[in-house]
Amino acid sequence: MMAKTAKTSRRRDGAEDGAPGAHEPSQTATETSGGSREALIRAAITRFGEEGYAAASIRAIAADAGVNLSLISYYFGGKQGLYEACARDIVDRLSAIAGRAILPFGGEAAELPPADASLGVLERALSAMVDFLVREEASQAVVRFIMRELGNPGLVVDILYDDVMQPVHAAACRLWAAATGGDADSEALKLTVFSMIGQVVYFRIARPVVQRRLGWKEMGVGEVEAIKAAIIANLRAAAHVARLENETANS
Amino acid sequence: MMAKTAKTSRRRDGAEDGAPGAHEPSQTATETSGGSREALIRAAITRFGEEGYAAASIRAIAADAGVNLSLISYYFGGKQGLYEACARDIVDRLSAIAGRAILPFGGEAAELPPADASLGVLERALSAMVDFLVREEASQAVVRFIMRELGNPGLVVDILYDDVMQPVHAAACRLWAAATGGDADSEALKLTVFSMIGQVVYFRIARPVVQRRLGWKEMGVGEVEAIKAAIIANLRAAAHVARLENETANS
DNA sequence: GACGATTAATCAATCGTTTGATTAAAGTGC
DNA sequence: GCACTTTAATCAAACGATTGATTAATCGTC
Repeated sequence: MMAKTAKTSRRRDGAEDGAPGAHEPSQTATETSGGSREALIRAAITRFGEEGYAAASIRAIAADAGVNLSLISYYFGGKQGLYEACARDIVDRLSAIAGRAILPFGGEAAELPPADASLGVLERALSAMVDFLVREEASQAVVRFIMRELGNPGLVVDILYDDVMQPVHAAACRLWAAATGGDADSEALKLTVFSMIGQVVYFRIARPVVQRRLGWKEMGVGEVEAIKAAIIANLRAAAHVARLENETANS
Repeated sequence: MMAKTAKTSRRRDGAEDGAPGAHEPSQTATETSGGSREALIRAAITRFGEEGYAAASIRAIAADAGVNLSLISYYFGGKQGLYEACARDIVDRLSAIAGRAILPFGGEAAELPPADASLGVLERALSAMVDFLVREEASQAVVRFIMRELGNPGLVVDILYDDVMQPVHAAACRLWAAATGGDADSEALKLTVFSMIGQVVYFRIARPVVQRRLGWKEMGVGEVEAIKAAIIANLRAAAHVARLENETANS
């Protein structure tokens, strides 16, 4: 999917690039209209996330949104444009979440907290990630949307990386360095931080497997807390060992 | 996808269930034929894995396999049947790999090695997982095939769980328990083992992100070794802490 | 009445499936 | 051993359904 863009490139108006041929109605206030644009994006994220790009039909999306089929071409120039609008919407929302979750504490300009407090910030960040990824049912479509994109590297992954993943991971590395006395730019430290994030992501992907293995009929508060406990225990163990190693190395 | 089976169920021969309407030619030796069946499955795993069920067209699969379109209906009863045959093939292969990789050491009937040796077995198993998932290019389609299935729980996930995931995870839990002195059936231990596996899986999923963040142009031997080192360090740290906790608790 | 928003109707292309014919090999009766 | 039937394997062609896209007309509002 997303292989070729504008296969025939026949447009009725000489629109410039960006959103080719898409009528962008009153970019300031979409209050006037019935919100068809937003309804389409919301329905499309769900459909694209659950079924994938090819399997999701624009007829089903339009039906879910309660609008006419042609409005997809009208607002987004076609299925491809709608998909890209969904990606932009997701990136914006995730970027906003990250901007107020971890960047204030470990961001580029942020003043790093003392060692023990840094570990606390990381623990709370991981905990919030588990809540969002594993618990919240609404995140499922978004997560699967992103997961699929990661498999097809392209413009969406580029933006997602630059606006969300890179800043968040860099902030987590700085916090980890502050907590363990390591070098935030070292390869080993970056990989360790990736490992910690990876544990959380895995519990979303393999959720059905985990539930079956643990005999969990649902993923309620208690179950999510158990997952958090396991992940945070690993975080503390790894940080503890890393701190010991850095102390002996610096003496 | 995979919603309804045999929507109309009109068949020319009164075939029983299982592979509905599919002619299973001489189950003993397919040597006689040109191997069209196997070629189709091989091509289909790649297409289904890379593009997903809906996006992969049976015309493209048949072209890749170098056989006629109709042979899909002939051998598998249709696209759905071909997909299920792919799933069965993947499960069989993975089951065979697991059967000789970890089950001999931590399986139900296996005699568990002593504590320190158990940790070594786990380390080698994780290392092998990284080699297969992260390094080997051929595993990409298989991994994505499974990942997609996990999102659509169904018969395939059931078989995959019973034949591969459950036995492997249970064996890893027994080895972990032997290494740390914990209870192999406890909820916390199971989650910890899942976390360790999750790290490996994540490095496959987020591979493009990891490569970009680390500035890696390729995923060669050196890069994979760095990933292994990070994961095994986490394994040892978690095991070390767990062992300490179990020792103090049993005194 | 001008214009943005929305609609029904229609288009060509592609989808998975089915059909009928063809080939080659394996039986089968005499 | 030869003529005939049967069966498995393969193919090209076509079918109906669905897809994304487009057109022209209609609605609603300022």
